[in-house]
Amino acid sequence: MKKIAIIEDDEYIGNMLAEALTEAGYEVTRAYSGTEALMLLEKRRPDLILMDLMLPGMPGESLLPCCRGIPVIVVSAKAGVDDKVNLLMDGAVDYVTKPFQIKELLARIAVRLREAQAPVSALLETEGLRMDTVSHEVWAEGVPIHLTRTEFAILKILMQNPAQVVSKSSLLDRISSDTPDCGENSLKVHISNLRRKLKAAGGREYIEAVWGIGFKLA
Amino acid sequence: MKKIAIIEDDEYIGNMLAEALTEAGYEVTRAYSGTEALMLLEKRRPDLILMDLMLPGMPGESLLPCCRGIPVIVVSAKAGVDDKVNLLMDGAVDYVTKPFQIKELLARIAVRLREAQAPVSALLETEGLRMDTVSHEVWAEGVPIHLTRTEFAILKILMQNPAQVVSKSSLLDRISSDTPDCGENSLKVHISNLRRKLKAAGGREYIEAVWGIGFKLA
DNA sequence: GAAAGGGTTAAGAATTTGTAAAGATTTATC
DNA sequence: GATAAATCTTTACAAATTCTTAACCCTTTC
Repeated sequence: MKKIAIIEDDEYIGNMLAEALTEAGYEVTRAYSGTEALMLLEKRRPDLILMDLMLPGMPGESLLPCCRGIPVIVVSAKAGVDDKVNLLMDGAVDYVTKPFQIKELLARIAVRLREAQAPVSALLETEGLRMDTVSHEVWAEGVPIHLTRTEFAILKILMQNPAQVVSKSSLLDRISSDTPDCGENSLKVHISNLRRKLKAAGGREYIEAVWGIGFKLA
Repeated sequence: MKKIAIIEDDEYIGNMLAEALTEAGYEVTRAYSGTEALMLLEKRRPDLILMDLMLPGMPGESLLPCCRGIPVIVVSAKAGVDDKVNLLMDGAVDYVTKPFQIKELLARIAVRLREAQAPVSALLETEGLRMDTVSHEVWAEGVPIHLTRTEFAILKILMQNPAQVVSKSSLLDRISSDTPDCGENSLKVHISNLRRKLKAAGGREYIEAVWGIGFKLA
C-alpha cells in the first residue's frame, strides 16, 4: 500500500484530503507544520507528498529541497503563474490550485505513483490469443508462437478489431508500411501460414474468412 | 538537445508553441494529424509529446496508447474534470487547458524532462546483466566486461527497455549524440562485438534479434 | 456447371542478419 | 609532435529468414 504524506495546516482541507485518500486505498500520514513535516519525512518515508505552501514555522519552498527523491505535489491557493513556475523549477512535480476537484487530484497522484513501477508493455488479448506489441511476442492458449513481421502485423490488426470483419484491401493497406509489395496473392499465403502456426499452438481455428468481404477473429 | 513533438492541427497555436519551444532550446518536430503523428513517433523518437485532443483523423485518446514510454502532456480546450481524469488515467502525464500561459507549460515540460533524465538509479539490472551508468562499468553474471563507448550506449538503451524491441533506426537515433556517423552497417558490427564480449563473460546469449524489427534483451 | 473467391504447397527471389578483415579515425603515450 | 593503441566505419561475403510468385486444389455463388 502506497504511503502519502499530507503537509497542511488547514484542518478542514487536511481532513477532506485524508478522507479521500484513505478511501482511495492509500495509507495517509499527516503533518501540520514544517518542522513536523521534516520528522515525518525521516521516520516514515512516504511515496508521495501533498504539500500546502503556507505553513506555520516554515514556508513550503524551504521544505522542498528536503524532499529529494520523493515526488511533491503542491496544493496552494496561490494561482499566479510565477508561483507555479518557481515551485515547479524548485523541484515540485505538480501544482494544483485551490479550490480543486478531488477527482483530478487523485488522478494526478495516480500518475506520479504509476511512473515508478509498471514496465511498459502493450498487451492485446482476445479469447485464447495474447500479443505483446512491445516485445513482439505472441501466445495461443499460453503457448508461445514465432511469427514473421508480416504475420505479426496481420494478426495485430485483427486483434485490434476483434469480432469485426477486416477487408483484404484494408489489411493490405495497413501493412503496406511494413511490406509494400504485398498483393492479394501474397496475403493469402501469409494468412495460411499464420493459421497453421496458430493451430499448431492453440489447437483450433482463430481466423475466419467472411466470403467476399475479408477476415475476422473467431 | 531534447526533442519535443507537437501534435496539433491548429496552425496558430502550433506555431506559437513551436516558436516558444525552439527559443527555449528544444528541437521541435510537428504533426498535424493522428496518422502523421504515428509516423513521427516511429521515425524520430521524441523525448516528450505535446498533444492536442481534437485531431483530424484520429482522436488523441486513441493515440495515447501508442506513445508508451514517452511522456505525453495533453493541451486541450476541454476543461472538464472528467476529461482530465480520463486522459491522465489513460497514460497522459499532465493536462494543461487552453488558454494557457506559455511560462507554465515550459515549466511543466521541464519537470517531465528532468524526471526522465535523472535515471531512477545509476544501476541498471536485468537478468544476469548489471550496469553502472555513472562509473561506466558492466558485469555479466558478476564478471566485469570492458565495453567501448558505442557498445556501452547500445547496451544501455537495451537495458533501459528490457524485453522491448528497439528498432535499428531508433537505436541509431538514440546513440547519435555519441557517434553521429554510425550507420546500419556499423551498428551490425557493434552488436556483433557486443555479443561476443557478453558471451565470453556470461556464457550465454543476451541480445536477441527480432527479424525485420530490431533487437531486444532476451 | 462455370466463374470467382478462398486455401495450400513448393521453390526461387529478395531481404535481413552475422562475421571477418582492412582502412580510417580518434585517443593515449612518450 | 610523432608513434602506438584503441576504436569506429566500411567493405565484402556467407548464412539465415522471410516474401512473393505461380501452380493447383477446393468451396461457394449464380
